[in-house]
Amino acid sequence: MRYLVTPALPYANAHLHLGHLVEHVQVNTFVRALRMAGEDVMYVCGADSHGTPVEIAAQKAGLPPEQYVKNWQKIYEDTFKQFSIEFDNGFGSTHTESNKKHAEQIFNKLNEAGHITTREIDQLFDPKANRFLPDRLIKGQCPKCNAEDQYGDSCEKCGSTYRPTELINPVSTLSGEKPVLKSSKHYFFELSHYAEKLKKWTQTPGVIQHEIQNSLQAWFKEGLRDWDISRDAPYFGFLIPGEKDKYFYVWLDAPIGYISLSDLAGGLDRWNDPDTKIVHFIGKDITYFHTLFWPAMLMGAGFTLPSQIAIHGMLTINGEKMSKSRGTFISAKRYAKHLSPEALRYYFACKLSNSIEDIDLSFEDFTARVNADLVNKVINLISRTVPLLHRNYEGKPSKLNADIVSQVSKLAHKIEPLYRALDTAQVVREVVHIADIANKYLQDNAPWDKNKNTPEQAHEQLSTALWAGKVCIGLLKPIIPNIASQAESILKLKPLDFKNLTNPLDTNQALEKYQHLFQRIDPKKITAMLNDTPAPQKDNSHISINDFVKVDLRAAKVIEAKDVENSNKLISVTLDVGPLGKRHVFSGLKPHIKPEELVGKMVILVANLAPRKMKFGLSEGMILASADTEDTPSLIHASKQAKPGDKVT
RNA sequence: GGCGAGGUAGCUCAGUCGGUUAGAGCGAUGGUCUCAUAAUCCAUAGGUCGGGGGUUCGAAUCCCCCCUUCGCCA
Repeated sequence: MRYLVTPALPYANAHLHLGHLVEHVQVNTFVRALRMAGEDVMYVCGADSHGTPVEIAAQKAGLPPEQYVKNWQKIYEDTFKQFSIEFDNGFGSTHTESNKKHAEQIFNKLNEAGHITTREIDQLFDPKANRFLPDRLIKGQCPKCNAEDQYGDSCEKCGSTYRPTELINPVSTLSGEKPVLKSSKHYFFELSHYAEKLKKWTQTPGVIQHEIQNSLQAWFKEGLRDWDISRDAPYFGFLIPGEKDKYFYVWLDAPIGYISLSDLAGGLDRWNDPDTKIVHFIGKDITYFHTLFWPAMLMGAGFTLPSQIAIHGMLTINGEKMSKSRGTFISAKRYAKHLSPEALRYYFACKLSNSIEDIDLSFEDFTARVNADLVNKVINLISRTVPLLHRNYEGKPSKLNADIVSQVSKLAHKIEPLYRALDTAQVVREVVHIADIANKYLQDNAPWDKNKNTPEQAHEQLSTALWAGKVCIGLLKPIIPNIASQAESILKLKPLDFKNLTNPLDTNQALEKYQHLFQRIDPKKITAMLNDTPAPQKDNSHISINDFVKVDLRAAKVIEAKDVENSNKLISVTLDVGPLGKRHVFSGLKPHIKPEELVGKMVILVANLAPRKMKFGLSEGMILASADTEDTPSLIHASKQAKPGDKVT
């Protein structure tokens, strides 16, 4: 059995963030585990490079789109490397000749078989920018609740969905012009032709998770609609064969990237081989594309269908949805600047299983899991035995305790199937359990106690515990490859795999001197990372009076102010806001003012700022200060005549 | 609004085709060891299993309603 494994292709217009890494850690761990089990695995990924957002972002950046996406491709490749993630044939792109060729071939096949139709449709068009507008580039009033400033597809206020043509007073966000309706020929893929086949395929056991099967039922029930696969120029993508100004919709050629990337890596044959398992990993947000459109395209073009679509949940941070506007958006680069990539791999592995449930990165839990389990238990087995072996036994291990070896080996054999089933949460639990057994064994026997043991007994005890540590590290190797390779060199081992990892230690060879395999996570570094946010981009264009009055500024009196421990910026402040009651906020004034000096002061509060959950608690507003740089805030006082709760206008 | 998934100790989670006093790890508290990155090991405390109603001899587990979180609605 051979494998072809892919993560989803990240869209080339922004930095990778921790949410991307959840998926990539899951896939990379899976691939490493399969390879440790001796499987033949091809592993490809690249940038999803086409579409309107890329085209417009490139324009803004003043670059040709080809160059713009190349830049991202390089950044992504470097970022992934920091997390020990490398793909066969490097990190690619969907903007390649190969992908163009495959996209055209697949399109032609579908077309020849009568699955493609064309018809005229009306769409909103920006006459000034001279282009059709995707939903997200149109704003206007919600047709249901009349909320202002809503996107063309759905309303953030009332949650209703609609067509962009239903918006009241629509405006193009590109030019500010009022869009007009314009008709144009579009290509459609008649998905309904594949309804029965898709239904059968999605219900094949093991292909997709049970929960997703349920929600797909609704789609089938409603009937599958045609899929609009063309976009009019200007567009960054591939021209449709026989057209001069119509392009493939980015979602058509993006998954075809899976094929072209494997082709470029020398693995095209894996798409036509019943003995290859194709496994796609995706987030649940793009389920539709991967469970309906994509397999239908493959069916039409005669390729092997995926054996499995492994769908994972979304990442939340400290219980909150990640979002740029709320500041909980942490890029992979920023994380790696402050904290260990290996620690994140370990933590995500702790939380991931073959489930579509969202996973939460709680920094408190993150610190606890990494320090308490990985360092204090697993790595501890190496660090508490190697130095003693050097001190008393010339660094050479002895024979092992048969009882422990059999206990541990039995548990160790459970691990490989758990990796195959994507249940790394269970892997970690089992491995930590092995470490518990070995630590207890050492503690009970106390090989350092000369009254309790003969030198031979102590030697065996130390060697057995070290061996168990080696087994643990070996079992975790797909998750923490760098720690594992350091351990391999200290113990002078050949690369560990699932077959050799329970082998006894070489009793004739002295170990290297022990050196720390990993540093504990210092909570201060987490704080430093969280504070290391780039100043929000100030937009210097004019705002309207309507924008300004949205900000509810109030005079407020400081009732209480306290230092926040472990923070070099924050003061915890309780305010009296008159009719609005009491408010609690964290304010970054520490470098400027002492908490006791704040008490009694009248300050200006942004009262309707969305409450923000911080590491230290909930902050319900913002106190205004002026500053020339971020580090020297100066408090703005309300006048003495002001009463708490007074509006600032 | 419709559909889907979730809400179990301070934290992260396991457990449910209904069945004895609901489990684990972390954290907390007390103790212990001293080989180890103040790590290990032992003990103790801690839950009306989101709320309400129902079915049942018996419900965290089944049914209904509600609250709440997340996702999808092409």
